[in-house]
Amino acid sequence: MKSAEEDAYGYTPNVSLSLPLGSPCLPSQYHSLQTSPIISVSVSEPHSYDAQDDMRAAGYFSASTVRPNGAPTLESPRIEITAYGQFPEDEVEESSLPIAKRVNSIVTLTLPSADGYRDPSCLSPASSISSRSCHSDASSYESSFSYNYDNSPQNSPWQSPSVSPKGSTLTLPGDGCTSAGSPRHSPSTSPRTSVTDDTWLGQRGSRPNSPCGAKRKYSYNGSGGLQKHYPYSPNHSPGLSPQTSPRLSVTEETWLPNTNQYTNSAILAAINALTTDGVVDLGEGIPIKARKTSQDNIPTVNLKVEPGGEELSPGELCLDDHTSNRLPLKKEGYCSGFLDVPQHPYSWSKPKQYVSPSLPALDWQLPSSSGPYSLQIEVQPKSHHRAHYETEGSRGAVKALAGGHPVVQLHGYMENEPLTLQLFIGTADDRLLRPHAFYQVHRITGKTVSTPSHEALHNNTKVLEIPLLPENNMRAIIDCAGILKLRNSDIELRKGETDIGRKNTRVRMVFRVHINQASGRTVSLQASSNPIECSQRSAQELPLVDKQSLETCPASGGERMLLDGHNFQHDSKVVFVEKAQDGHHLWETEAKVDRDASKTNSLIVEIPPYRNQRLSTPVHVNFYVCNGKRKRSQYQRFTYVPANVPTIKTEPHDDFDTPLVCGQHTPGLSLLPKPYFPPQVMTPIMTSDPRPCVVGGAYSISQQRLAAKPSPLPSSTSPSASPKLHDLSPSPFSKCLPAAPVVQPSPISHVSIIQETPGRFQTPGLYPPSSSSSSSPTSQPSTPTDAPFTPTLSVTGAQPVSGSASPKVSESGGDGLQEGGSSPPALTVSIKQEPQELDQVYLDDVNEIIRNDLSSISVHSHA
DNA sequence: TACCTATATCAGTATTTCCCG
DNA sequence: ATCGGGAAATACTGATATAGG
Repeated sequence: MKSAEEDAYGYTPNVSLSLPLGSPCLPSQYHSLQTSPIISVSVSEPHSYDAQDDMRAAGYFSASTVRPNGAPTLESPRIEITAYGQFPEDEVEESSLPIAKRVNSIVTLTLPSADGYRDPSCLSPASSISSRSCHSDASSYESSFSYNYDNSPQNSPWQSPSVSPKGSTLTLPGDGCTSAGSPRHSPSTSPRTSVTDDTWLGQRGSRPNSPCGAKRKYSYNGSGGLQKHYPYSPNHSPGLSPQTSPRLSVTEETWLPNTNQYTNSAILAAINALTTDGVVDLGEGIPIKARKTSQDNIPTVNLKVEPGGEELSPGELCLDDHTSNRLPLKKEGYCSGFLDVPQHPYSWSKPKQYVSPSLPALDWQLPSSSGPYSLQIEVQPKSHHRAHYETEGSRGAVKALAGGHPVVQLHGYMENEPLTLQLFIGTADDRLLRPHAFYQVHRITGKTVSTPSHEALHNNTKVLEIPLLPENNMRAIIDCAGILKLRNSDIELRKGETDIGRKNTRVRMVFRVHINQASGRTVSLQASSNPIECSQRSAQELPLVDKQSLETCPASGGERMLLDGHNFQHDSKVVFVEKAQDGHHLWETEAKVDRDASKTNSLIVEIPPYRNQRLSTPVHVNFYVCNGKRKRSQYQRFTYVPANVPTIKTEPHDDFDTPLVCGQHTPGLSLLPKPYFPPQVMTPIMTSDPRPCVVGGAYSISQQRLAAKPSPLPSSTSPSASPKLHDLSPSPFSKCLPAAPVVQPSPISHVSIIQETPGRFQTPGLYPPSSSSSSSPTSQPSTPTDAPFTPTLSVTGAQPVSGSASPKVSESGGDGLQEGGSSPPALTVSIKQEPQELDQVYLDDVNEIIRNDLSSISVHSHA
């Protein structure tokens, strides 16, 4: 094994190995082999392997890389598996593989360009069609490699109309999963996890009978596996050029083979899996039980061709026809869940869109306004909308509170060119807004729908595209968007997925528009709705706070705060709590509620006095509305300030909350947002690295911000400094948008730092989820920040990769936190210290990248 | 016997699927 | 057929009990 690894790492072209009986590594047709097949694995390694990676990382994929027919390019590394054995014909399920090929016994696992391998969908054999194809990690960390399609949702050459869903039938991610994933299973030690299973998993549509296994145990990326795979970290790739992707900070996500970044290392890991025993079963992310049971059912989703041409991200083109052909036809459904776009009843003449080849990834934080433009949600959606499962019928479109539907309007746009409004379902937790892993937008059609829409896949996140027409005053009624719930098990089983679905039931509707300007730049705006509770139960029982009229109050308390929300009851209680770093309650008190003035959707609360009346610095606490045992609202944040401090939000101390509190962009809100910041969740925010964004000098602003940042600990009792959480920060990719020479002054000019909360990026093996993020099963459920999404930076399209500041830039204050957090941090940009678990080589690489990044920060604009 | 760890059990919840109007 | 509401079935969590070293 070892030698195999080494060989692989050294790009040894060929690896031969024997597989035990019933090798799980082969497609279904091999599933029942009774004799030990010999699998010859040959890796065709492109010469410029690293260069390729670099290019990918930099988002420089060119159209030339695209294989219109989905066929792999010659550059694609390949794994050829030659099995010597019989193929029980009855096992060859509906394989469309040409007979010749089956007889050949040669399985050519064409490793797609890194994108294909990175494509999460290729990594989530356990995912249902929708789940995987719905992979919402359309994030920068992911896109650090898969930048291109990430950012070019509509104009990317990847998404040529020629690449229709139908056309991609043979090149679905699911297929990719199959082929790519197959080798990951140790043939010798995981007899039960046959490739067939994996294959099927990727195609199945029904839940695993019992996804328990590793589920929620966060063992998918088990430490064992981690260590084992470190050697394959891309970071070790000599050719990895830091400059090519400033955002390509090396994080677990980046270099763990279990993650979405299928680079050469992933390929090697796959080979390794073939040659290694089950200890490092790369398929470990999939509970055996789940794998076994996943064969059942199949999604009934069919691929349909969207008139306008469906868009597929490169990741979805990850497989060659051969591979897909070998797979059972049913796998089609694997991704079809997202390709299932009914014939559009409307004539979808897609408005001429931004021409930028690089649009911001879906997890990038964008402002709602820039210059004259302002994207506003005129009518907010209801705070509750029961999402439907794939197994259910649609539950209709998201409604507005007062009836009707949400309305979005772009202000300040005077051109005659129609634009496209994008809509996707984003998260509503405390972390940066990003596509929600467990929910997808669902296109509603029917006679009740007046707004035409068009579904597209952007890096596996469903995006609804709605025309914004000048004749409609650039206003759109969103009556065509429902919300689809994906099974937690499907999503959680995905490689690289660190979020959990349990109690993670809040979402936001995220709207985006990209405005091309004469200068060639593209202005991207984003507005996100108030949080929407999508579960059934919660919607009916749990109190929900939408807004709070006060965010701060002197320690003496006594002020009255108006809470707007839902499910308030006559006996609802409002409890203020303060927790210590370890989560212990330091203080808890019930606030007085003005019962008479309270209604089911509003509560008048008298702020209770803080336990310590002599505050010297603001203290962040939380409060929640409680309707009884287990019926609590999410934590809301509240800050007690020294008596002489005005009860307004003070910038410096709120730095920790920057990601979501830095601005109020939801029009029409008279009340302050009500961010949820349970202690456990606040911490990662506070301790995560602020990533300066290079947007019109944002970096310098960031610096200033850093410099201005006071002690991260508002008070010694702040619940936010959790050493345990701090080491989560090796992650972040800078999700900044590319720099542009000219950036329209954003209303939130001060918001330039993107603070990434690491939970999503963390590696369970390294950072126990229990202490890491809101995703933690032990942490407050999802703890969404209800604050309407606050764009964090102004965007002007450009080459996304180039300008980002180093994601690894950290303020030493973070470390200070880690060490106790009481002393004011040295406000300098420093190389973040990584956990000891990381090997030195890795750290060296990271540091090198950081240095390069810092020195190469510049402003870019695309032609 | 005290302590620690692993495992089993159970009540309470959350999720997912089904049914029905 | 689509929407929505309700609820049963199932899965999961966390606390506690028990057994074994």
